[in-house]
Amino acid sequence: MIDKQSPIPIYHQLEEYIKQLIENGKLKPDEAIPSEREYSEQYQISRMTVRQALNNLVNDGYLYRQKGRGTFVNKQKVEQKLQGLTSFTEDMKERGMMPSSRLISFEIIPAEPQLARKLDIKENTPVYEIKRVRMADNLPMALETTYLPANLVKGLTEEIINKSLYQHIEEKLSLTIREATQQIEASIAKETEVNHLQVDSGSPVLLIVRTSFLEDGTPFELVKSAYRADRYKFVHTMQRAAK
Amino acid sequence: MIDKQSPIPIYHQLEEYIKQLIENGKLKPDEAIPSEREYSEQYQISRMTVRQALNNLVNDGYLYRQKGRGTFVNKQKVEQKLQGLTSFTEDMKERGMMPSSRLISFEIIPAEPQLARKLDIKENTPVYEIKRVRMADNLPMALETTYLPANLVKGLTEEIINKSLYQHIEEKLSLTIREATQQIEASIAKETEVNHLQVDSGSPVLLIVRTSFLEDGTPFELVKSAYRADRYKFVHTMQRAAK
DNA sequence: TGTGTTTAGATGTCTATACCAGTTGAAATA
DNA sequence: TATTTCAACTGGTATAGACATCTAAACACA
Repeated sequence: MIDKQSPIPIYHQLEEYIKQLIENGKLKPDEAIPSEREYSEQYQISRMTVRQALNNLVNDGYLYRQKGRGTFVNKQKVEQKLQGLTSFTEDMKERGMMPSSRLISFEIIPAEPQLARKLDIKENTPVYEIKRVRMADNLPMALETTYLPANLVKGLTEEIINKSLYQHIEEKLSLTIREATQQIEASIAKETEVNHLQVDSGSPVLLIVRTSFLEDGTPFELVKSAYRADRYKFVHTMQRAAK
Repeated sequence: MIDKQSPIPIYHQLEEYIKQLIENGKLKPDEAIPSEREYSEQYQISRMTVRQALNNLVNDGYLYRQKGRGTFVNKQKVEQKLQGLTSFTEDMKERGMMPSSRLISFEIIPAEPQLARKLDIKENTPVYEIKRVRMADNLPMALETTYLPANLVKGLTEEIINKSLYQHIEEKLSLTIREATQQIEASIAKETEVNHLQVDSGSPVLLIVRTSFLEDGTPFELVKSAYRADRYKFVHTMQRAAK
């Protein structure tokens, strides 16, 4: 279980070991794990090393401590950090619905000043503009416009868009999106939205503007969406850094 | 600077001291701070104690380390990670506005089934219900209702609420909120919202429902807010987990 | 000039020990 | 029987020292 000769730090080995037990369900929520001194004796490692492993797991939200009582397994899972960073497709699948799209327009346009600023490119640099109605279980859910700098994503075709834009980006172009900023606001559906989303005029919509960045911080895409408020709730989980 | 006789742990004193230097701008981004051994010798404390302080600051995002080189000050991003997890007060200050509140009602009520489920308590368990109009620069911004299990937060008074509920919770009751889930949706202002927020009927509002959890995963509070869509944008940054 | 090599100093890992401060349950006491 | 006391746990804080690993600059050599 613990290999002292391994180049992998002992605390990290213990960390992974306990993490596995939790993820396998062998350690259940609110169950106490062995005490620091027990780990220390069982594996013949110092208590401070055990503490280093446990501290990391506490920071990651796997465990919580209670002075005088012990260390316990936490309930929630750590995942879901990318909620909202995923594509519409993944988002809908997650919600158990069948996603689909209807392409409204697809063209290359010169970037307007505001767009150029957000994508950190020069004015009038060519960008792809993709307008789609996004549907879930064949019901209109959102009206979405995506802007991609043409130099970053060459040779985009209607076919690729209809298949899976994200898959193309990640697998074929091997680009990884690392970070995204979202702005969320409420509004009343405008005329195009009323038409494409098939809602009454005066209906509320949730506007989401997302800017994604690559590993090196380059802005990669800007997506503006208008969601039908009666069908869509945006959910996300945040963790506070440990004190 | 460091008082060994103080009941406050040394590592925590050092932590606060360095944090201050960063927030005052006396330590600038990407600047190296003194080495662990320097701190250790200067204040006559052990290196491990220094490391405990620095590790906490690294976890909180104030510092970053480079093996073989040193420990450096991070760019001020810490706030952003808790965006949406912070209180209305902090949120507005962050946006450069002056927050204030007007208490509408404050009472203890028995938890209804739905609320009881969300706070993971039994039906009819007493909970505090606090209704407030939240203002920024003296303009109504949101209508907010907070529910707190009475057994977790004993002895709440109007005075405490008007001063700083969060400060009371964190400092006096020494409870730490570790995680929160938010649901965000768009809607049209209802009558009470129209009245309290001073908007026209038919105006869009952003509804945010937040559930906060303590370190051990216990649900701690439920906050329902209706924000004026014309004044409030919800912004958040997400990072994708490394693959 | 350019390329290895040494070296000082940084963080990273780990040990062994000590005492403090909550928690709990069993033993001693009223 | 009911209560109090206390010992044996728990995690929290702190020390001192050892060796590993990495970085960057100084140095030596071809």
